[in-house]
Amino acid sequence: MARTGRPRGFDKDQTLTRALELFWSRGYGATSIQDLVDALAVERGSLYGTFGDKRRFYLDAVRLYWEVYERHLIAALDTTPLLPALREILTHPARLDELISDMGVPQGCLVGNTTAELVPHDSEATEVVTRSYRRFTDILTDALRRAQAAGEVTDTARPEAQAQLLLYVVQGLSLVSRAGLDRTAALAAIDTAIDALRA
Amino acid sequence: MARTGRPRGFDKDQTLTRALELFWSRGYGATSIQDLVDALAVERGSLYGTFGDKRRFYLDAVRLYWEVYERHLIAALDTTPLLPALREILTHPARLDELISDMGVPQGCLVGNTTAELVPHDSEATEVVTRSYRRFTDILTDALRRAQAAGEVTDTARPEAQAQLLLYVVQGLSLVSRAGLDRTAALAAIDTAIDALRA
DNA sequence: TGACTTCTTGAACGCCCTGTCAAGAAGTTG
DNA sequence: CAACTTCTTGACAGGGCGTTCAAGAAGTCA
Repeated sequence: MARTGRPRGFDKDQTLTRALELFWSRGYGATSIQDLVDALAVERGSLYGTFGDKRRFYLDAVRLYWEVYERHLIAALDTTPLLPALREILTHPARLDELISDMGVPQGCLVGNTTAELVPHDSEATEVVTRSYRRFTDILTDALRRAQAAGEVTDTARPEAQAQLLLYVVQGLSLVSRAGLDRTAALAAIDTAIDALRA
Repeated sequence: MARTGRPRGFDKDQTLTRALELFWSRGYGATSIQDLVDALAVERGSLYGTFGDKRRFYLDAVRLYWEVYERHLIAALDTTPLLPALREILTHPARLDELISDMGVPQGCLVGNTTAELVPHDSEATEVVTRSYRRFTDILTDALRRAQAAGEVTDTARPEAQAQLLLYVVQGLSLVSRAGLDRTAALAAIDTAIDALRA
């Protein structure tokens, strides 16, 4: 059953990606529909017809953000040894180079930003955020468990606890980075965290 | 020169504190002046006359939040040994029991929330946030340096790096807590962080 | 070609938001 | 008591917001 009717005049995925960039840099509340219309070169009606209302649009962008991030996370962790990969993950908070080209100032993590702005009073946002955090710790727990078994990572703590701590570090780093990044201090802190994991 | 004219019909500090609670739970954008009027039982004109516009009101609340937090931080760290105090600080993110009575769900750290919502596009907010982070790391660096000298904390990393990492952990924990706190997992992560500091 | 479906356009709607202001109330000072 | 100052009240203005909608444009299908 082929689709009939006038075809869409813009690329849906690409538009969502650009909206994501805008939401990422300005946040949900500070990004108006008019801002999106101007930046995306798509009229209001088309945006509403394609993406629904603003909240749904935003949450779709967050979900896309997390999907891309998770893909990179899994790919990065699928290496041995683990610690250099972990350092890479911590060093580039929310690195989405493929998706977001030519990003300037660090914007933090969109999931973390959503947590601060929409959680807990928006239940759907809370669900998206909670699931993302859970996925992060699950993925890291697996990787840390393997690395502990291989003798690379210390087993003085359970991998679950190490993963949870790494979630805090990544989110804290992403957040604080928004206020201006002192790269030297940040790198020293990251290396301290990584060294603490070494067996 | 005594003040003349009709005296204010409400307590300024107390009103700012209650506004702080509201801003803390709902964020800047989602808290309207009308919300404040309803919750504070102070009319719009009086709020504007006393606190200036909404942004100034909010930033004053953030400054108050930080002042109270910093006082508690310094008091908590002025003990030996340091690590139990650090655990206390991490365990109760943004503990302001004196100021905020009967708080329910964790709201995160107001400075962190401000970072996500107003930084970097609001320069005054950026300044407040940056100064707060700087104060935090300075205070912790001093404490860690003393504890290293006393042989309590490991000197395998510089105290500046340890302090920066603790800032990330506190902010990450505060943020993630907004989305629902698993106390067991959080405590395990905190203990992992504290153990890593032990000499 | 003509019927049908979908997308585009941009004007318009209604709401709520921040911020203002004039009139009255409640104090202090001489 | 009279003059003065400050605070309170609540209506009001102006703007921007999210959202809708009718008319037209651009395709597909028979």
